[in-house]
Amino acid sequence: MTLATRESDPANGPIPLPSKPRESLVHSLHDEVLARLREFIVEGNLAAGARVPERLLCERFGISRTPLREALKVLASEGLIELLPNRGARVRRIGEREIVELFDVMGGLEALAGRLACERISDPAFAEIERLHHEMYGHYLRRDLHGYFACNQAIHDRIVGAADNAALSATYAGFAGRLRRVRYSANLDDNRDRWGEAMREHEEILDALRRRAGAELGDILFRHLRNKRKAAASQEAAVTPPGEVVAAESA
Amino acid sequence: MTLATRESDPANGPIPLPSKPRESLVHSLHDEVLARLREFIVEGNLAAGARVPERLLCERFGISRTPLREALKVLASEGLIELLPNRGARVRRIGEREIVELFDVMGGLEALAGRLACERISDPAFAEIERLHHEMYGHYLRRDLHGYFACNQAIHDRIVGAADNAALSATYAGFAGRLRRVRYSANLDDNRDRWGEAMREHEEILDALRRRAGAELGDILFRHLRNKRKAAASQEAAVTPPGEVVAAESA
DNA sequence: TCATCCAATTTTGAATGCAATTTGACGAGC
DNA sequence: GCTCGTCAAATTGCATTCAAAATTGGATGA
Repeated sequence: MTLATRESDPANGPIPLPSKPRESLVHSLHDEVLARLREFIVEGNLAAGARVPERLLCERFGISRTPLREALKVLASEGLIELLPNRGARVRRIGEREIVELFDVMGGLEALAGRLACERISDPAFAEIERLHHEMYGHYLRRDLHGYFACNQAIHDRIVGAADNAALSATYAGFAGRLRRVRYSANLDDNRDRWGEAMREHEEILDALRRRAGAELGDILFRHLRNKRKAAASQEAAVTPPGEVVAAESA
Repeated sequence: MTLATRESDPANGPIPLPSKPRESLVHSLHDEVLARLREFIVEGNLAAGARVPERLLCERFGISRTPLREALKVLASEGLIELLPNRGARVRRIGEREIVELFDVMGGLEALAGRLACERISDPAFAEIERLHHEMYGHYLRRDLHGYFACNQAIHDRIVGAADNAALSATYAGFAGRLRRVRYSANLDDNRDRWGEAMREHEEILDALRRRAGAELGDILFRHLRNKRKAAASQEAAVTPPGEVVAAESA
């Protein structure tokens, strides 16, 4: 307390830090910046392959380059951006090949989650998933895509949560974030066959989970993700002519 | 078109930029520090729960605090250390619970690798794994623990490699690194039953891989890791009295 | 007209500096 | 004797600064 405390100066103001709550429970400025920057990129505010303008983002976030660059290193380790030596950061371009890879890993993680969930899930937690399943079915019948997606994601999240494995949850969330960037417009509305198939797969999922058949559920979940990927890929192929690349990097 | 082509200059020297620089070979100081620091921690040079002394490491690596702190953020995101606001970095203490979690995730990743490997593995790659398997069997018969471990790890690495999925390989390597820190002395020499069981499981693994039975191989691999974890846990329990914790953090 | 070269500007990577917080210790008070 | 409050030293987090590399723009020459 003996140090000159500036908080008595009301007109301090060079860096107002408006929205940041003082000393929120545990997180520092770095985490704040990291989360915001990740959100910023995942949301698609930066084109794939585009340079990440340090100075601009510094001004936008009201910070200096040091914490921003720290966040960039972390995002690079997460695979969201890539750091070219002496050439700055770019938003990683995700190719077709990598999308397939990410889907497969997601499938493996969900398979694991399903297996673990069968070992640990409580009856109330299962009942909640069952409820979500029926709600989702209602959305399916009504062709309510938005509600369907919400329930669908909630179910998968509950399964991962029921696995009760922090390392799995964190890894799953990381891959989900990486995949969220790709706009795989799995527009089920244009693909009624796939929608019905997905719904049937979810029936199998619920059934296996009810029977606590771990290995079986894992297998179903992996194939479920595989089919989802294939549907997304065909959709993508239908929308995007082959070979078309949004060139944002000349070299 | 207007790109300045420097390749006409024969005596350019330091970085000729011949054609297209693949970013993988170019490493900055940051990556160097990151790799060295990770190695430093994984190798166990810092006690679990101990503070990570910034200034000391700066002198040790001959760098300033900025790149070191960047590396610390990345290692924290990898789960090797934890960052307490205003209280610095500590080596993460891995509890019994987390070891179980990590083993399960490893099991899930290996199961995925096995499944994918069945889809993609070439005959020569399988033959190589088969060769390693027989070599490992020889080590088993001779009770050569070191050789056995080497072959064992080589086999698992080959399976992951055969999956041909960069995202999977990177994630697998990350978890392997986190687990390498824990000295689960699965000393098979004191646990002949487990050793024989592991050998039989590897027979099953090879058999399923030969038949390209993906789902089955995934199941075997997951259970293989589960059994390995259980053996390690019982071993740990036999060595460490229950409740004993190497307290390195007073708080 | 076009490609090549060179200097100025911008941008990146790392070091240093500074305020704020924590840590540890000493002494006053109960 | 023990607890609590105050203070100095060390540490942390972030901003600023500095050197080096890349990019840009114009000048030069074929």
